[in-house]
Amino acid sequence: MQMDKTYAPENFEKSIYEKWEKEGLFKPSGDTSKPAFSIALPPPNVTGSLHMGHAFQQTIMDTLIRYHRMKGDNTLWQCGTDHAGIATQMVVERKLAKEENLTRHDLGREKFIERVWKWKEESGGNITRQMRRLGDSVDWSRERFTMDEGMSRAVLEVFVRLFDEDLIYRGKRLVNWDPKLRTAISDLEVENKDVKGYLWYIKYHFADGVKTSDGKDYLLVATTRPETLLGDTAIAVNPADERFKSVIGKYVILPLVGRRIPVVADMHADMTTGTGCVKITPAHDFNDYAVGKRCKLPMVNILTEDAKIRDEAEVFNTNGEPSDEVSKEIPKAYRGLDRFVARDKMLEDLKAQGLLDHIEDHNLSQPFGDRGGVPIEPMLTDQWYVRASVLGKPAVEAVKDGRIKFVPAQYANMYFSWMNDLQDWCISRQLWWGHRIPAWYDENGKVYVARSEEEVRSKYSLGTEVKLTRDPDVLDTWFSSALWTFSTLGWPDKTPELEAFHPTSVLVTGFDIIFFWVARMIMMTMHFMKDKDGNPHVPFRTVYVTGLIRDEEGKKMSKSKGNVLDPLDMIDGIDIDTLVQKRTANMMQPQLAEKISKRTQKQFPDGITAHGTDALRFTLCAFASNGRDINWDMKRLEGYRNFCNKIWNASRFALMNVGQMKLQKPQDSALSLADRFIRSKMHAAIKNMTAAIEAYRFDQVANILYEFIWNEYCDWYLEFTKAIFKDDKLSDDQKNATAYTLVEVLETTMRLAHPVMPFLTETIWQQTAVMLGRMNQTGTIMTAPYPVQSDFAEDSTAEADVEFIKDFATTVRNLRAEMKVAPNVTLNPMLRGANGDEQRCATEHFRYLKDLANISEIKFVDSGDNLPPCTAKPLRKAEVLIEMKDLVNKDEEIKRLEGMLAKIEANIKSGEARLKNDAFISKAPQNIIDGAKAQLEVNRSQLEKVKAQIEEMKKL
RNA sequence: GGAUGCUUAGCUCAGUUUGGUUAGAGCAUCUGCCUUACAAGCAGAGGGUCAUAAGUUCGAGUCUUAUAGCAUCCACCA
Repeated sequence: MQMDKTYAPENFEKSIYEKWEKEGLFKPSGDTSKPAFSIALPPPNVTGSLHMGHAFQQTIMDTLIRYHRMKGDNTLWQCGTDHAGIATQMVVERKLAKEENLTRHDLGREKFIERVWKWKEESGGNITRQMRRLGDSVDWSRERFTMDEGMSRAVLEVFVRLFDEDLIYRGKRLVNWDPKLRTAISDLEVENKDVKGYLWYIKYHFADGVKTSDGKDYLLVATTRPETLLGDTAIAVNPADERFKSVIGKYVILPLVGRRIPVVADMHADMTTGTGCVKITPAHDFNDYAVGKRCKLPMVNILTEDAKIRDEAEVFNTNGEPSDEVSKEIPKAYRGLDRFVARDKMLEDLKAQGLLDHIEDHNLSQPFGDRGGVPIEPMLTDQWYVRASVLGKPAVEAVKDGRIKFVPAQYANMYFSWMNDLQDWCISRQLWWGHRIPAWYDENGKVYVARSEEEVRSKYSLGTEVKLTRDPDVLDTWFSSALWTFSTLGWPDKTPELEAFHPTSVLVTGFDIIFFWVARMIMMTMHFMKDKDGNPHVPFRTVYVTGLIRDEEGKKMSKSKGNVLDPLDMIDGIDIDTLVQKRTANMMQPQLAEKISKRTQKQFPDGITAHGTDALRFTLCAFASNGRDINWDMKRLEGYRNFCNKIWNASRFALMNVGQMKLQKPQDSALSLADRFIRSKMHAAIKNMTAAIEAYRFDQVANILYEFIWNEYCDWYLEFTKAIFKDDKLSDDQKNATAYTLVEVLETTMRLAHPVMPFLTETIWQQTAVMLGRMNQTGTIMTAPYPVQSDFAEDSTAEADVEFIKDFATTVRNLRAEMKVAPNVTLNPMLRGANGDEQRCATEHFRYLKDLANISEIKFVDSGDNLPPCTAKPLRKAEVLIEMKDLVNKDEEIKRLEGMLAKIEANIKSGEARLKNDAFISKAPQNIIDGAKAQLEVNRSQLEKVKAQIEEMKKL
């Protein structure tokens, strides 16, 4: 068996994955007598590519999946991609504009959708390629896409049923309108940004010669959005405001327009803010809309879909029906102007007419569309809504009573705070790419909802003479993703997969989509999925919430910052030129390219070297603590790549030493101290590992593996075995016992680590399993049993003995380093004042100490013995001495000892103080008191020794 | 305005639920080693008033309160 000298993951990772996939190992076992474990992958955008956040979450999912698969559970990882309505449509539109100088309208709806499908086919493989490279053991045979036939059927079914149950309705309401994308968006897609703006104070003169109580013939109104003045239908004052009581019910003249609008009383007007008078524009402001409803005001829409001033306003009564209550006329000067151009023009005109009283600076937070990036506009439009408040109640209950658990738990609060004030969910989008709404209108505008036009006609008894037109809108992307856990398993059909795998076990996702996705999934699933007793199914029992992965400086990774790291580049490496090119290609703001290029060159002068999938996955696990954001650190990745190399070389050692031997399962009696020690540590590692995975503490998972493999197995156990293998006095049985343990612990460790590091462990396991006769039928670690702690005996005696050996070796090494004795000089240390057990241990296990400390013998001496000049270091209550001869600088030695003395004295002082304290003695638990006493005793005995040593030095 | 989280070594972070001797890890730094598994390594070393203040307690990194700074979410903004 030949292994390369250095860990080279690129040599085996890809081929191993291909083999796994080809052999169908990612599919569920189908054994329904075993517990089921399932995860639905949050579907990434089909045309996108994976970023670090995906890699992070998928590593955690794959770790859980592989763990449960090895445990024998019937395990399914359901994967798929999302059509990502707006995002995908935008990408294709941009491409179209750039390459062919066309808009989607030039192509028409059908042709455009064809183009999107084509783009999906071209780029859709990107994500799945990346997932394969990450080692994700998803069941590819069940891969789904939110717009494929099955998913679309589920969407249709859900929409129609909700409509029939009056949980979906259509209505004219004020929505967040994105003028760039020309579609409605939901509240969640609005991002508020702080911007510097102004408050413009505008005079609205009274009609009919009215005056305020203090004699003014106008009301002064402050506004941040003067252009909406064209749609004003009232001025509101607070009913309790003495300043304006007398003018309530009177009229003012709308500046620039000349329309009469009433002064109304409404609580919305805050006496202490602004001038106390608020202009009311029900069609363009959410608060004003509410005021309009209360005061029965008409609504005047002045904007087009792309936020230009209309040629003629749309006027509705307070119920949203078309109306002639007020004039539709818009002053000629502003017609067709962009909203912000119109603003400037109007301010100019107001100023010219003396109606602009004054201007103040004002910081406001302005709503922007999260995709389009332009300020959104509240607009009065017809949209479809889900009655989220109704669906939300059981969804809140499920988290409250623990049917769904959030990890970390504090995210449940975030969930509650949003759910408790749930607004109806606007689900219609004026896009082309998505699930088209299954609603048809007759010529009178009456709406019919069914699964198809055919079904509409039969359901509502409409003859062929009735002309039906389908609603042009599509559904919010999140509508279909909300059905993900059950629609992917075949709903609305009753499939065996639904039966076996729903509810899913755990959802792993970022906190940023708790509202977008998690909450809506809970609502939809609980409404549609019921068990045989009619109790709602939750979509998943646990939500594991991850933090964001940020760059080294804690900044969010984004294309425009040019700090994005592609997980695949860390796996396979990338040269600097390609990296720069990648970071600066297709920029929305090309002017940033140069800066990004410079920064990238500085940060990665030689590009990024390959680290392999396992190292990346291990790093991601090590970072996964407590759902906090993570600042990415290349050094960590390097460190864990080195760890992979360490494992690699440990197995090389094992193979080189026992490769030729025929291994037999040893009798317990043949096990050496070293064997018993590492087996006991193995026991603990398995125990802790299992607990950590079950608790979703992947950072602990990583640390347990690291600590066990590097600090116990490699640093100590491997060194012990060297002594055993070369000891001629030991029998073949004894050597076999060590060889067997060496390989068995390695083999077990590979299984233990496999969920995190699938490739490296597979490679090494293949070899070790054969040696132990443990190769399973499928010939892969993937289906080997996960280790159980009972396979390895706990042995506290062995651990204690090894602890002493470690301490002894460390003490000698310490002395050696401090005295500057070269490592290749063999020493003859003395052990003074050791108790019987320590003497036994040192004698019995001298073979280990000999090599570890490079010594030829240990002489036991007593404090009364007359010794040559020595240097010494305390070891527990005893001390290790080394004859000084010519190897020491006396003054330095005294200095070292005095330093030690000071430390010990301080410890004694604080220990004594504690034990003198009556309160401590009477109140602290006995074991703490005993511990303190024992420690004090050790310190005192060490103090004596060090003092004596100093005296001795001084005599020289 | 409401809420949450964070502040521990030069850097990145564990440890706080359940208080207990001298607070840990990786990286970085320093010293010595190419010792036949591994220089992507080995053996050692230095480095922390646990953000600040007060309190509870025999005892506080850990519990309470206040303050400061950072971050995030929600709401509002005439």
